[in-house]
Amino acid sequence: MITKKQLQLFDFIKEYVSENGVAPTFSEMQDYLGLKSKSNVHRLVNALEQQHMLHRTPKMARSIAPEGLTPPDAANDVVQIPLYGKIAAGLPIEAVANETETISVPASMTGNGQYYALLVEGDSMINAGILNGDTVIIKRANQANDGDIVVALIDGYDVTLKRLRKKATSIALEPANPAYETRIFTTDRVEIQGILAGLMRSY
Amino acid sequence: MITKKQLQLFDFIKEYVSENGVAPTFSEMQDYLGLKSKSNVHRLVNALEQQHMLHRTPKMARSIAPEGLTPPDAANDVVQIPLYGKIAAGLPIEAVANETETISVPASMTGNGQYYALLVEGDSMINAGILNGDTVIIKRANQANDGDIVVALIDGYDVTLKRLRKKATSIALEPANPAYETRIFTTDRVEIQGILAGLMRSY
DNA sequence: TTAAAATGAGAACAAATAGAGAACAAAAAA
DNA sequence: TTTTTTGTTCTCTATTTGTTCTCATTTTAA
Repeated sequence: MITKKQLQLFDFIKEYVSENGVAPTFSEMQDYLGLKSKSNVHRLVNALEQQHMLHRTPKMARSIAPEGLTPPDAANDVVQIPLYGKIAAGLPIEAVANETETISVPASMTGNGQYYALLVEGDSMINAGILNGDTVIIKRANQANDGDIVVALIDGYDVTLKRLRKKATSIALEPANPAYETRIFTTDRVEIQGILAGLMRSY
Repeated sequence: MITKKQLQLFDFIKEYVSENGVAPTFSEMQDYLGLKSKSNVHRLVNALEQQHMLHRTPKMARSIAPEGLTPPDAANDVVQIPLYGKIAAGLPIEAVANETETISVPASMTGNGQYYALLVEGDSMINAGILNGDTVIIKRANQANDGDIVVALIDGYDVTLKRLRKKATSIALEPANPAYETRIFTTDRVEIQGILAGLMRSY
């Protein structure tokens, strides 16, 4: 975390750059801080660099560049998608689709199409590396391929995250946990609501 | 359950952070509460941390970050952290720390301190829901608690992601896969380089 | 009211950060 | 080239900040 001295120096650098177009030298920073030595200026600059508050080229005079408040690529690298809550709620996704809560996910997890997020409840997919409490990123879709992990709505009521196994006239929803059983339904009872596209977990 | 004092301190911290950009020191909190000793400030902060009202880095000055408040130095809800490559490379993290590649992660996965990302190679942690190809978010740390999943450097050479088991005079690194064996080392051979803080996966 | 929990004071200690000074290296200027 | 500026690194010291005790006091809950 940033210290008071670091913040003081950072503010000075930002102001200096916007006034002079170039960054201050180490002795100018030393003077600003009222010091009689440059050694701690060096430490402070290194600390700021490690925290990505600025970057610089070693040994090059006046090479400090304060990081913009919002890195230009960071905003583009992220998308906001709705978070529809837990996946065991027993309601179709549409039923809760008017919720306004959203989360940020890295753009690399998404692509074309519509995405939403769900909180995983339970351990039925544990052997697929999907744990209780994980946030899964789902791509909205009505169809899926055999073997995909999908959000499925059963009988218009029960929502579940399972691996899809297509049979001739039926659909099997296969958990990734030997403690749970594969459930087999006739095709008309199961509606695909999305395909697993990503997963996020916080410890 | 939160107490009156805890809430009073929490509100002060929030206000201080939004005004000054950095968190208050323990003695500043002591002054605010009108105390003549810091000991109870420490207890209050610990209590707030245990209730996930805030988090902080031990022994680091001004490292308190109230939960649900935008960190002053971070963009809205995303942070850029360096991606140091695969975790089976056989080199200490520092050895590749000059790489410039970064990825965006939701700010909710990070907090105070420094974070970096690694790509998981192998299936040794499969029963912890960590699969080959996953991206793990690691908080830089030199110590960890028993049971934490950590990035450990063995003999200054071998980097691995395992669950930490502290023994009296040794350290056990425990995989989450019965096909792998727990390895036990003397304390001086193992250096903790970070604690698992998050995970991201794309399908 | 009594017991438990929370708070306050004080002190000693540990750790991180900061400051001074100096010697040196690298880059830029003369 | 030489000179000057700027940046780097080191040791030592000082200051700030955080941690951990014990014991007393107050508040809260049963």
